[in-house]
Amino acid sequence: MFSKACEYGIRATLFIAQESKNQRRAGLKTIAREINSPEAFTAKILQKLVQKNIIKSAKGPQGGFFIESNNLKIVLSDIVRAIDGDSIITGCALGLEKCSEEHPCPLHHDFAEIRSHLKHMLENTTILELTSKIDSGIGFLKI
Amino acid sequence: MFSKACEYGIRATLFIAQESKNQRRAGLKTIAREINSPEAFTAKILQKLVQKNIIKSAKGPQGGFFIESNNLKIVLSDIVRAIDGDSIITGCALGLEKCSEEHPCPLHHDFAEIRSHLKHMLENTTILELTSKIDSGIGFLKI
DNA sequence: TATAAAGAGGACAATTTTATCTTTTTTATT
DNA sequence: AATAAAAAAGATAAAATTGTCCTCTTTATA
Repeated sequence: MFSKACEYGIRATLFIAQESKNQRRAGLKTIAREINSPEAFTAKILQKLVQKNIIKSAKGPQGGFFIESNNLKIVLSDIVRAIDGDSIITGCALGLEKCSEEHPCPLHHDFAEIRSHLKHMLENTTILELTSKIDSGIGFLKI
Repeated sequence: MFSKACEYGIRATLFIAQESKNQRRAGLKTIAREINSPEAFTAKILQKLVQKNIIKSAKGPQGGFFIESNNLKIVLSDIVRAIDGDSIITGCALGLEKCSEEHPCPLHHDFAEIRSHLKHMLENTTILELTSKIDSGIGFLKI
């Protein structure tokens, strides 16, 4: 479904959001440990999320990654789009380049439904919601 | 969503099914041309589908790939499972190894819905249905 | 102001996926 | 029986993804 990079990216963002809610910055080491991801690879992904303005970073001692409170309303699709692009939402299930309403693959209509369901979910699920699931113990970020 | 191999596999199977409905065998060259896929790679995929008893093959002159009429009721999930395994249906959206009802990732419940929708579709869409879309000109296999 | 702690960036390496090429096996047809 | 057409099988290659390592830059703090 999502690439590994995207999976790590979402998990990392959720962890960072959680810390940010408590006015803490999250360092790379901690993040990788807490979401159980490869450290150096995670660094690359976080770099990209910073470039795309999903998260912020601070260098130097006491630095780390964080999310400004007015950005906690970002939704899953923001992260997915930043890392995987939007092929998951717009791409043809059978890989046709020009699949459309006018020139559909045989799966087009069946898939349109599922994709629109997925799209709706990704665009309406905020990371804030998700972190509160973690807070209340009904959602985990590792293992 | 699906791997390239799976996309080609579904498209190839649909083309073969179409030909089989007309009592024709489909050769590799024709298949690759008609679904616009790389020939040698497609051969590997067809090989796997033969091994998994999704399609049949015949060697020698007049040989090719075909589907026996009692097998035209196979569904999309048969093909997907044969090529991609069932990670798309059972795997965790965030890549957690032990994501479950008891130990869910924060996306688990939102995704369960989408996955069950997808599963239902894949398990209830026969290739016969899909080929009839192609026959009636409301579904294409290339470009 | 020196130091050390952090992220940024670039180069490289491993793995997986996608793709090709060559040889072998099977089999219909002559 | 010989031939040629076709798939099967194995080896190899290219590309993409995943992952690591090393150096550079920034910055808080002693």
